[in-house]
Amino acid sequence: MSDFQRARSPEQREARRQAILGVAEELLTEMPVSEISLRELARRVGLSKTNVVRYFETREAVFFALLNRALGEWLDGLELPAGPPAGVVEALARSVAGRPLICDLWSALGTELERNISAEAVRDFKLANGELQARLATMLRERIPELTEQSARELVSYTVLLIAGLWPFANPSPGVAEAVQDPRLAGSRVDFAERLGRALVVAVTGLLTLDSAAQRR
Amino acid sequence: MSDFQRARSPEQREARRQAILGVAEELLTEMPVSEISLRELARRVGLSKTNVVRYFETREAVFFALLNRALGEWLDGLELPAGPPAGVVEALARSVAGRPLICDLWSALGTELERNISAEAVRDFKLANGELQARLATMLRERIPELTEQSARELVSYTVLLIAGLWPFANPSPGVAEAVQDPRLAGSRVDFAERLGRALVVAVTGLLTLDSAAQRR
DNA sequence: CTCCTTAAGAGGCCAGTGGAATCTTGTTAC
DNA sequence: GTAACAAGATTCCACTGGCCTCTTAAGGAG
Repeated sequence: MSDFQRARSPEQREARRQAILGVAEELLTEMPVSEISLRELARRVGLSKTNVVRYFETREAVFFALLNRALGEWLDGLELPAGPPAGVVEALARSVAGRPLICDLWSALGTELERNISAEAVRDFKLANGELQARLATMLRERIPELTEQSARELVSYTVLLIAGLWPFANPSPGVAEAVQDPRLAGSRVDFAERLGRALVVAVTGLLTLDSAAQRR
Repeated sequence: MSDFQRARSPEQREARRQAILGVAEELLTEMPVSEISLRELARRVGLSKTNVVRYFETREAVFFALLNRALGEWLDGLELPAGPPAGVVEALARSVAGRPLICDLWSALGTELERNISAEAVRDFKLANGELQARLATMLRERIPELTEQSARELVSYTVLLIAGLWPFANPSPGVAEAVQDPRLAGSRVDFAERLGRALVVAVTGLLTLDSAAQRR
């Protein structure tokens, strides 16, 4: 643990918060978010449950904070290649697929996380998230100038939706993974990066086609 | 309840199963699947928990069975209009949006339901589900003959993915709904049928564009 | 250096969960 | 009428998130 027993100063409190987020991140590499209990999280941090809740109002709030942190870091390091639109969005898909933490948390957002949390916390998260999505839309328009601003935002929202829909099936629970071994279910086995890339190519193609059709009219 | 106290014959057992599914369906109109506990379900059926588990191996298995039943019924009654591809997929979106049960369960599939269930049950479900998706793909090709078989299947899978990704945000928990009242979050308020329809138009446009480009080559 | 305040920490408790094990008793076949 | 069987209820278990209560480390005042 740390060199202090009790966090009194704001810096020490922030250190505790970051320690909790760090452990949560570690646990997420071992199990899906739904299986991480407050008890286990607290045990690994070396605190009691009560004190984890002191720093984050609920279990869910921990994962919200973690997602925002991870998203920011990802976008900071994201570099999209120049080239045809398909190549750009495929690179985007590969990049986000390399961040399982983001995919896992994003797919759990609507169904698991956005319960049991105060309206204020949701508002803060969504505002920050909206800004991050806007950043991504801007980056996409730099590489795909034909995209209208509206279409770029739409493309970002499809990216999020597709991650949320696709990720759980690409990372099935053990029982499901066993079932999918059945040869008749070969089509259910999913390569996440590839499928996401393909879907985004379809989306960007559709958006560009619709945009240019609207322009001709 | 029924006119018998104990279900002895296969017919009576089937009647119990259907009664359980019926109550589950009723409960789903009142609350999301994540909030329906085995206790409450059993109480409303008029059985003890143990006996619900007798008929469905786990809580999750109830919802699996319900989804398959609802999907079959929906497809039986589904009529897609003739006309341009956009109109066809928009009709599809409106139709499925009119079945909140399907949307709710489909969006819970990967994250909540496909845990805690035997490999056999998953296999059965996925096989039946695959057939239902194939049926839908066939119906789409009848109305959009330009679609290749492969693209029709892809379009169906996008439909499922988009439902799963979009539905939770269109049906937020009370706390989230309150947060989204904030004027800065106006973009987060989602009209499900409309957004799904738009996304499917983008998808089908993209698929058709890519198909015809491949054909020209 | 001592004392006093304060809030970070721990522990126990509570109502809830899914479901296995065990016990009771309708129902039916003989 | 009775015995066997399985449909039902009861009880219990390990677990969850998190609130309430109590202890005590830490730091400032004198």
